[in-house]
Amino acid sequence: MAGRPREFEIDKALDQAVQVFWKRGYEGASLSELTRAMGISRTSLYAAFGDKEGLFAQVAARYETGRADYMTHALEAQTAREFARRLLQGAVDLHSDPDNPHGCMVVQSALACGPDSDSVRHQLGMRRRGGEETIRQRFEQAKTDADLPSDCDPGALARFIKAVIYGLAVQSVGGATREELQQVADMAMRAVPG
Amino acid sequence: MAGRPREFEIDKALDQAVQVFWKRGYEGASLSELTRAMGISRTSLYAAFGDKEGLFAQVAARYETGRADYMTHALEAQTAREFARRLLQGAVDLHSDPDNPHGCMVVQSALACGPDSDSVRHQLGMRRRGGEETIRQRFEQAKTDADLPSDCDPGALARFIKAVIYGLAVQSVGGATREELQQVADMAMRAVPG
DNA sequence: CACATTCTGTAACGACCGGTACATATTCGA
DNA sequence: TCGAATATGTACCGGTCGTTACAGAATGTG
Repeated sequence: MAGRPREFEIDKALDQAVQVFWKRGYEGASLSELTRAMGISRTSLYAAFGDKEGLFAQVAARYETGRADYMTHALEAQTAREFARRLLQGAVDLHSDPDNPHGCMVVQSALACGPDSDSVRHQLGMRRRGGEETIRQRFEQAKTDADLPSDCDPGALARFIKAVIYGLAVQSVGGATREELQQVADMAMRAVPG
Repeated sequence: MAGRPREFEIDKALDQAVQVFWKRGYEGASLSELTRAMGISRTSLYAAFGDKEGLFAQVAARYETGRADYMTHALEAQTAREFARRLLQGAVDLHSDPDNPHGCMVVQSALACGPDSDSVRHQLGMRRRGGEETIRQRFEQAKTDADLPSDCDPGALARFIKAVIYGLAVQSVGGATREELQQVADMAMRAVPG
């Protein structure tokens, strides 16, 4: 049983929603701004995505597998050091692309604001931990391959990389230039063994 | 000409307001939660502090010179490396103190949310640049003192330290333990010459 | 005492928030 | 062709936001 066909494309609408959540964070993105950017009515949004939280879940998934996916390319690196370099460079490139809003959508949404968005923060916390674990495992493997020294703590190194990436996001929001972000990434690489 | 005396202490009220803005960020902190925490009525708040933005300006000043002042102690260090270590350690301690909310009040408020808080973001941007400049000048001096190698870029090093501090704040909000934050700070020190 | 001045509490303002009834339009299967 | 099913547009819900009129209470000065 099929009814009236949808008059917009889900993925195009999600892409527009990504831009809004990226700029505003979860709570800062209002339904009015979202519907305006997506080109659909409130009712269509709720019919297609459930509610604001459901929409954000799909937006977050698209964000991570789309513009903000620097993990895939990094995992193809041969060495741990090159892996780390690609992660940091990916963050620098992400925040330097003039087509993207400043900052990181996940960071913006996880930090702000009220107690309504506890579930969203929790949801993003899961994604964050997953990302850190992927990085840690890559460094763990490098250790068994003797690609990293035996006294190196893969978990600490992974968290350090992530911390720098978060720092890049914050500085990007503050208006840092590409050169400044690049300097931070280069400095961070001095702490990576190899 | 003096009228009816104020029935609360400005500084005590500001301290309570710091806690709320720290937890919620600028936009996430509602007047209702602020007045409840400060123990005063809406009218008294507006009479004493102007409006929400004026209150936040005074709160931000008190935040930087109060709990979040790790700069003063750091500047007393003898070497550039010890200076950097104290900055990072100050951030770790700040985010590990169980009396403080998680994260950094400035970061929380600068990232969120809507277009209403552009002026607050701008105000915080000024403070942030000021802090980075103080760090850079200390490293610059260390360079002339031959305390840092001549090929070291003080601005890049300052921005790197700040980036890591921002990263610590983000990870603190995400629920990182003191040990995890300490590991990040220790890793970052490997990138500091000396 | 009266008066200006300042602070306090009550109660409300318009604007926006996320979310939703409701009727209408458009498709498919029977 | 007729209903079941899905999408759409209008118009609205209760709630919260930051902000403010307004009147009363407490001070100093004359």
